[in-house]
Parts: sequence; C-alpha cells; structure tokens
Amino acid sequence: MQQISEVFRALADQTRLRIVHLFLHTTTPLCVCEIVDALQLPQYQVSRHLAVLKAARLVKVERRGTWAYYALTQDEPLTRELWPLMAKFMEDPRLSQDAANLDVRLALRAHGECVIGFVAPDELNRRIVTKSNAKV
Amino acid sequence: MQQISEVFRALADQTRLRIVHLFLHTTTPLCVCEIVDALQLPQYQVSRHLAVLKAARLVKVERRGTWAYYALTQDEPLTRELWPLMAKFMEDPRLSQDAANLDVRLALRAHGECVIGFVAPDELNRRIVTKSNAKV
DNA sequence: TGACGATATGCGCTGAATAGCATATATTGT
DNA sequence: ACAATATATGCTATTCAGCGCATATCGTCA
Repeated sequence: MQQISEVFRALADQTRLRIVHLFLHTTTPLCVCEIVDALQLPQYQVSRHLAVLKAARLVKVERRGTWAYYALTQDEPLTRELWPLMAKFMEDPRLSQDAANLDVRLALRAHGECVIGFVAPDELNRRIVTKSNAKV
Repeated sequence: MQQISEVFRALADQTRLRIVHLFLHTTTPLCVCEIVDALQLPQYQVSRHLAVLKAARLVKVERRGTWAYYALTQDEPLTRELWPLMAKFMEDPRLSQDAANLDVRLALRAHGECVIGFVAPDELNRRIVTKSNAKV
C-alpha cells in the first residue's frame, strides 16, 4: 500500500500533473529548463516537484553534463498501466497551453539535445523567429 | 484537469485508500457502521472521509432508512478504468486485515441488509460466536 | 584554477488538510 | 410526541505540503 499511497500523493498536485502531462505529450526525455520554460514557473519549484515525482518512482533522471533529463518511469507494472489512463483523461486548456509552450521550446534543440538554458517568454519567441529566418 | 486533480487528491490519503479497498474487496454497497467496524476508526472520521470521496465523485450514497449505503461510482469512464487498476496494485497486510474484519462484520447482515450499529471489536467476535452457535 | 551556468536544497512562512470532540440532523419505533 | 440510533457537521488545534528566497552543489569551459 505504501507504493500506491506515495504515487497518489505525488499526483495530488496540479503543478505535478502539469509536469506529467508534458511527459505524456512528448515521448522524449525533458531537461529541467525546458519544463521551466513550458510551465513558466520558477526553477526551484520545478526541481522540487520533480524530486517528489522521483521519490514516488514516477520519473527517472539521466544526467548529461550539466543538464538533467527526466522521463516517466515506464518499466514498472503500475506506471505502465497508469500513464495510458492518465493520458486518456487529462484534458484542459491550461495543459494544452503548456504543451504548446513545450513544442516551441523543443524546437530550439540541436541534434535532439537541449543547448540553451532558461529563456524568458518574449525572448523565447524572439529566438523562434530568428531560427526560422536562419532556415530561409 | 479539475476532475483528475480532485480524484488524486481524494485518493492521496491512507484512510481513504483503506475505505476504497473495502469496496474493491466486496462488490456490495457498505453502510457507514460496517466500514467503521472494519477499519476500527471513529465514526466521524469515516463519515468525513466518505464525504471527501463523494465530493470527488468516487462514491455514491443510497439512504435506506437510518442507514447510508456507500458504493464505488461505476458509471463514469474514469472510475471504470481506475478501480481495476487499483484492485490490481493494492496489496498490504493492513488492507488484508481490514478486509477480514469486514467479512466478519458482513456475516452479521440479515437478508443482505445491515441490521446492527457499531460494535466493539471483542463484542463483535462474541456475536460471531453466538450467531454460529445459533446456526447449529 | 576560477568563473559561469544548470540544478538541487536548507529554511521560514503560510495555507490546507486532518484529528478530535461535541453536537446537530434525521429516521425509526414505542 | 419522545427516546434511541445512525449519520453528518461546526469548531479548534495541529500537522503537513508548497511557496519564496537565498544559497549550495556539480559539471563545463576558458
């Protein structure tokens, strides 16, 4: 029961649900700064919430240099059934906005890797434009 | 997202998980006093926790006279998938004990209805013996 | 080595949730 | 109508989780 209890307590928070939704939206691991930009939350908050999810074994981390890539735990029986269920029933304008933000941010990756740190919202948009111009 | 969030918050409590487990253990609706006896908790606590589960639309009530019979919500898409998942992953000595207590208590029903109120643990056992003697 | 950037964490504060106790409400039966 | 019983709820104290701020840690690069 300790496991189930821990899992539900970890998911009983709107911010953490938003984080989980980001993972469900993309299949690729996300680094902390990408989540920060997508949710527009302070870095320490995202770190803390990720720590809670990690303690509940809902996510795992892989460090690559300074960056920490988080991803949903897929190899446990419970989570394997839980994620599809959640993906099915999570729907909300706010979550869609988060996902859209994440897509913008992920477009700035190079060779599938995160290469920039935190970016302010307007600065983020400016970079998008610059990048698309560069392509032309 | 409001629905999922509310559901997880309602399930983020060990006592409420124990209550849900009782429902998963038996398919019959349970009245409050039966839950009280099974979990060995004060009546007001059980009432409160049931109210939280009800607010999250996880259980529904049916009153029959003085008794209130609670049952898991089965007719919503989310819960229809959630209960099997939980039944699969809830396992714990404490939960087994709860279920055993409930079985003892349910044996005291008459015609499938709850006919007694709260019973102290030792008194409960005495009644069991009396009842089985009566059968012989 | 030293500066810098990405991430994690110690600490105090505040708000929410729970326990505990008493009591209210409602229904049954006399 | 009154007493008894099952259930719900108002109120307070306390515990706990999340926020905000500052700072620590860790890896990278010059």
